[in-house]
Amino acid sequence: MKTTIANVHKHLNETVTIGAWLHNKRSSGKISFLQLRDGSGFIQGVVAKAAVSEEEFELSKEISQESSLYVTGTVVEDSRSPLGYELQVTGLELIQEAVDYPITPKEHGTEFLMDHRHLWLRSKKQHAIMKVRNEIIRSTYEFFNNEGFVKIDPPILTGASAEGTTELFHTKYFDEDAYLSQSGQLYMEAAAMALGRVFSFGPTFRAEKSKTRRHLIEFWMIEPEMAFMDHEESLQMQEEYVAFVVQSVLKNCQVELDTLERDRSQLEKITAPFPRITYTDAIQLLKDQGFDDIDWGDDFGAPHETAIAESFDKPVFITHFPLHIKAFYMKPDPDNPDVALCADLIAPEGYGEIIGGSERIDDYELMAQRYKEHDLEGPAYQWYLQLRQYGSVPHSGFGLGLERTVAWITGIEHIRETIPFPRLLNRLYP
RNA sequence: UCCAGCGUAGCUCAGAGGUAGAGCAAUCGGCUGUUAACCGAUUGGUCGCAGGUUCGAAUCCUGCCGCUGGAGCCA
Repeated sequence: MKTTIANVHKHLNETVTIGAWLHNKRSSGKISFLQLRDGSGFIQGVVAKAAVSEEEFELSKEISQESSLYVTGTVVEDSRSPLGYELQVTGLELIQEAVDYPITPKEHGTEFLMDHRHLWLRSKKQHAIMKVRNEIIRSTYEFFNNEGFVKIDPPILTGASAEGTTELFHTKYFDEDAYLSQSGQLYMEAAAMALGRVFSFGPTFRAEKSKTRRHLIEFWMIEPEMAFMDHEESLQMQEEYVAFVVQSVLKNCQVELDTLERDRSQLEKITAPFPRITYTDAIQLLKDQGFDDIDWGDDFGAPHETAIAESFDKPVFITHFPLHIKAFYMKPDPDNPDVALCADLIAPEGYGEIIGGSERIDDYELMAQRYKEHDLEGPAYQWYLQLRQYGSVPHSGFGLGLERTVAWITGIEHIRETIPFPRLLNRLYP
């Protein structure tokens, strides 16, 4: 019967057929070892000359990397296999012979692999990263569903920017100007006033000329927005959410974490609550560590963020940033109007900011004043101002960058491997 | 945009004024427990592009193009 590699454990000592690609092979005169993959996992097929026809044994020795085939064999336990099982092959049927597959089992450079991203995804490490990414997405939906959130999809084509701080991709919308969304947040605030607790999951676009291991031009964000929630309650939701995702990956992606050689003890520590430090204390911490290139009122650079993160072994919230370096919609702290009720969550091990969030301004007069200060007047934002006019309530929200989170949890060096087809400063192919 | 480094075989790299090299891949052969298998043989080149210096340039110089790492910007 036909099955998948992920399900062979249900067919111990039975004969099964698997549709697969040849990942690699080793052969000697009378026995061949086929490393097979079918998308669900990897398994070794052992072809003994005596167990198959002469034609099939010849095929097992000659078959090329990434050729597709149907493999029939008996599932047996084997302690030498990472999966715990291997296939004693009794039949081989070639579907298509792959000629000169470019990605060999040896080393390759970054540019070459990126040019062959459509094929690179087949390799073991990339396969593992995509499985972890999927588990992060799956557990995100599980967490927010459990907390009574409704998934809401904000538009990708917008008439104006949410924050005005970043470079947008411009396009034509018939006779009007339009921009690709850099954040769904303003729309999510409208949705929260309709449905209470909402979250979005979708792509965002930033035309920044950033060229670092932490930046993508197109990246995916998870943006929850919660009515009747203040800043402190939002922080609790954030730490519980992130801890839930990490623990879900630990539980459901053990083979993948092993493939990625991820140090699990680093992830096992990730439980709520997370440490918090105010912006003002973080500046002092940096000065105590010898940084003399930053003063109160400056935003953090990458080395600053990393230094703060390394002072903790869990993700750390940096709270209460100066109002003027943050977005116009953030609510000032009633106890100190120079700072905002906001927080960035910095991942450990130098992976940088993974969440930015705040309580939002709910007072109509103050929001109207911010509009003037930030020169945001005009029809594009009228609807957003109206949210403060008709039953305004305290509310908070945050945005989590999926790819940075995947990079942190998988422990990989560069964000370009966390998304199937990365859009980078100089890359739109494949 | 700025700083630094790199462009040589399909891939990863060595060669630093004097005959273009290795490992892997590919092709042929050998091997019954391999784990990036191993062993033997064969094939494979516009040395990124353009100009210059020199008897002679992959090698030195200039410009351009491309890539990588970092900074800034940003999440």
